[in-house]
Amino acid sequence: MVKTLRLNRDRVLRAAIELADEIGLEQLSMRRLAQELDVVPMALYKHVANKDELIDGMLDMIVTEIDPPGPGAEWKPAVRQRILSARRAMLRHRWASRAIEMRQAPTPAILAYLNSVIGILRAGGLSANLTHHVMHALGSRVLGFTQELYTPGDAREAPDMTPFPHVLEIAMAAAHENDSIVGGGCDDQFEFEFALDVLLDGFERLKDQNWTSTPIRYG
Amino acid sequence: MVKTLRLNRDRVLRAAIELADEIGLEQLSMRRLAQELDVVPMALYKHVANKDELIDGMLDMIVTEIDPPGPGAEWKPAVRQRILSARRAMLRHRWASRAIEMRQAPTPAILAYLNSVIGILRAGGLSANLTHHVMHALGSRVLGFTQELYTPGDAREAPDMTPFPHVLEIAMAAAHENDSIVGGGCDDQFEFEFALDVLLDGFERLKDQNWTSTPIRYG
DNA sequence: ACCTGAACACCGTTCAAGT
DNA sequence: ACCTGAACACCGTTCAAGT
Repeated sequence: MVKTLRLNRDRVLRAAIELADEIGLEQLSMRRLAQELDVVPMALYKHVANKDELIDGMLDMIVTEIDPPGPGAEWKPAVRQRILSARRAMLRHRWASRAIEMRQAPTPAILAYLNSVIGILRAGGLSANLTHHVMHALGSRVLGFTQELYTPGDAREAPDMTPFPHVLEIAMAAAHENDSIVGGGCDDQFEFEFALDVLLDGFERLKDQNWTSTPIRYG
Repeated sequence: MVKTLRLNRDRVLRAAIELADEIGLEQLSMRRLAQELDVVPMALYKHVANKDELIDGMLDMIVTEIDPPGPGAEWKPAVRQRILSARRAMLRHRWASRAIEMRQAPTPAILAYLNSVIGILRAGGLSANLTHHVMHALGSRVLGFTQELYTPGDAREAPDMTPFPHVLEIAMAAAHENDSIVGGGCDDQFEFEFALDVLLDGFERLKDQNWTSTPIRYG
């Protein structure tokens, strides 16, 4: 590999994303990235302050991939569509959700995305109060991912499940349901949309009954 | 500190939990833990296979702190109570949720806990099919935590929010609501229970209408 | 202005050796 | 059986120096 181009922030971030796509976030190190760019580790520090700031920059690029909101639709399909688009971006870069989990403050691009989702909800008639709780309830799901407790596809050496018959039965229910899917695992996309729709339907119901957490005080 | 006791797995795990409670999971290293136990780093490897297995052991201890299920109640309050008890355990050890996020497979104690929650749902009349989707929809929330996108209390140097007016409005809604809370932050416990109840109510509705994801085929 | 080289203060984990 | 010491192959980041 010939060092043709001068280093710059954009080239560093793109190379970092590509590398993370390949080897995963855990394996991504400043030294490995420098090696990939055919440069000494310290050269990177001219363009990113440190590793945390590198990851922030990578995330900002990924989040910018999320489709812009479509033309005027109802709030529920509009939010649904944006979240499913965010999910597609996260699936293109499997390390991104873990990176977001690691960060403590949202990056500017994430703030812009959240701002737009909140805007859709408010324009759809949800009160500021309800919207606030709705955003908390969505949590990371608003960015298209959730924390799964078990990764069912990866049953390399499944532990003995006989002490946990209920878990086994539930796993069986999934396997039976998805004969079509190789390996009989869960349909993650279905599970994601299932939970999302339970939440969105719940929010709609609360909106329709003018739910609020601030009690109205008389007198 | 005098080395009075022989090392054993239990003592290693307890010291590791105590240390993580103090300095956080990020700062916990095999070397630091060894130092705390007044022992050379390699001595630990006689009692835990490696760092991952150490963290698994720590998690198993925390999860065992979760209250056992109370006597025969309706499935909804019973599940709710277990999840809120799990949440209390997680709040006692703030590093635990991050540790669970890092693991790829559930520990035995987590499996046992999940098994018991699934058992409550099944005994309450939810089908295996619905219960499967319900468990996915709960995700990490079943263990009492969720991935928040912003940590609102920690506004040490808040970025300029004028480009994100909707985010600002929502944050204001929270601040206005919680005059009582110092700093005007969100009431995390309220947010957690809000989302949990939206989900549980949604699940109950699906149960009552005999919802299933497997289409019934005629003929 | 941008890149380099050496060094610092750490990691997790191996191996062979001690008691 | 349990603990030790030295070493290996890594980290992120500093600093002073090069061009």
